[in-house]
Amino acid sequence: MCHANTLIMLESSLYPHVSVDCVVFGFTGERLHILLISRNGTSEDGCYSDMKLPGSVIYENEDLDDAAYRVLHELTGIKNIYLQQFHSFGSPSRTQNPRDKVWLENSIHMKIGRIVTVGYVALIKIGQKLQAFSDRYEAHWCDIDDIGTLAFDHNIVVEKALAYVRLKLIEDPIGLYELLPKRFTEAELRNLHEVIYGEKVDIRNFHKKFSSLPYIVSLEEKQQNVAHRAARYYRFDKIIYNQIYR
Amino acid sequence: MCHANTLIMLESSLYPHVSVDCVVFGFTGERLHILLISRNGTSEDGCYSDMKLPGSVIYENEDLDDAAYRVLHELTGIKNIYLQQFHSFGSPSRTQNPRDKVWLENSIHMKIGRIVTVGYVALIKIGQKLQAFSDRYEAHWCDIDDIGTLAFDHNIVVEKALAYVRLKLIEDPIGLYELLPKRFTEAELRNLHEVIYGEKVDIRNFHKKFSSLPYIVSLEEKQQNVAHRAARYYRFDKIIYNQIYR
DNA sequence: ATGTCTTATTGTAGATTATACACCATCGCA
DNA sequence: TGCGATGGTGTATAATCTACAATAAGACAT
Repeated sequence: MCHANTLIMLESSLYPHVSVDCVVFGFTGERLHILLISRNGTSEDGCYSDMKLPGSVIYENEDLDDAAYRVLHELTGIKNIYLQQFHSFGSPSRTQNPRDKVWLENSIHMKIGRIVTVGYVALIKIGQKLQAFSDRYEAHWCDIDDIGTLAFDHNIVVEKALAYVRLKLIEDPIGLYELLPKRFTEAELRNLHEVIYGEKVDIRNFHKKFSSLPYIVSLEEKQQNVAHRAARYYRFDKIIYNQIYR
Repeated sequence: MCHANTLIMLESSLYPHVSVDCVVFGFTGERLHILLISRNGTSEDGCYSDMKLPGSVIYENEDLDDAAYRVLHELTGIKNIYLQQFHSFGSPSRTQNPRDKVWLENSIHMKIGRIVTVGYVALIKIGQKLQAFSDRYEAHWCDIDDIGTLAFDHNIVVEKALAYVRLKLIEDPIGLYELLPKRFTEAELRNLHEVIYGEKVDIRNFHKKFSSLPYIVSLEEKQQNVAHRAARYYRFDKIIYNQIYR
């Protein structure tokens, strides 16, 4: 076999690998959450446990978008959501942390020099059952303000995703409604605006705009068992929305 | 050597290659232009000559941004501009056109299965001397409405770049001023708006906003040798702009 | 010199949208 | 029954957007 293995090693570190990473945002009605995979391993400094974005290398004959949907499904069980590509990350140093290098070699079974990753973002109603496919890949919803230091450059990826969402919602606010459950209160939507844009909005001015939107329809139901006046529920009407804006 | 070459071939088509492509927009005062490289080659159906975006595969240890600057400089001589990443393209079919496959093998000297490319966009004052580095890589400014069918999926890349520019200019119009020469008339800026957004703007309403911008300063000079009343020149004052918006 | 052609330059009125701001209602619970 | 917490609502002012047309300046042809 004459060094065939050595050759393969050389090759696989010479050419960049391409991966996709998914930043999936969810919303509880109060706080913004993000879907992370817990990662356990050992490195020079002993055992560790930390978090990473759901992501993986793409297949040989797979489109980037397809890879993102596949990976998200494989790692979390999530299907039927819109993923949007927002940025690619290719710094040679992004896979140079020793902990990350060891983890990559163990999980991809290959020596890897660098990985260019393509970032995808989704807004999703929180609370879908998350399917855990193995003990190593366990998906969790984490409060965005409490994610600590993630694997690779994933903190940067998350920041960039948030910036993209803010910009993108200017041209089409429909993404916001993906972040809410079927029925929601006005305050929940107001909270969502505040966590995404990072600033308080005026309650009465918000109400004025909210109540003028024809595609927000009011339901009969109200909150129950709350220690204050119960708020009315609303729903987002996609049909009316599409009639107006598509 | 026992099939070592075969192995290399397998490897290089197994792992995706990563390239960058640059969409560089320029503006004459009337029409939007884009920087393209002419490509000559032969394929099954004889000689051909067509155009492609300036782009190339990245080096082993090169950041994506660095690669974009390097490639643009190598192919066109352009330096010192802002390039912004806007989207990545990775469809397996994007490198399957026979003409493109042959061209790739000749220019990269390697059999390549697929290339994931990262798109960069820049707005640049037109008219900088373009440096031609070889007979095969000759850079030209082409009218955006007259670029025909480009190599690979580059027509799609250009479309996406334009959409990105439109969106991006909402949050920061400074990019627009990169597209204009040092001194420009109000009509030139108005034309630029019209070609970028693809619709007529009201002359007087535009003037009202234009003349209220503190960072647009009027010069004494006027147009010369025009067959009508000469228009006044203005310039963009970066210092005033930064004082207000940074 | 005069007229014609082409583009430059400028304002106003009305509609729409954004902002600032405070009080009463309702419900659970002690 | 009263307190604590959140829900729900209007008005006045400022700022911005929209629609719209007549005169000015220079080049050129006669």
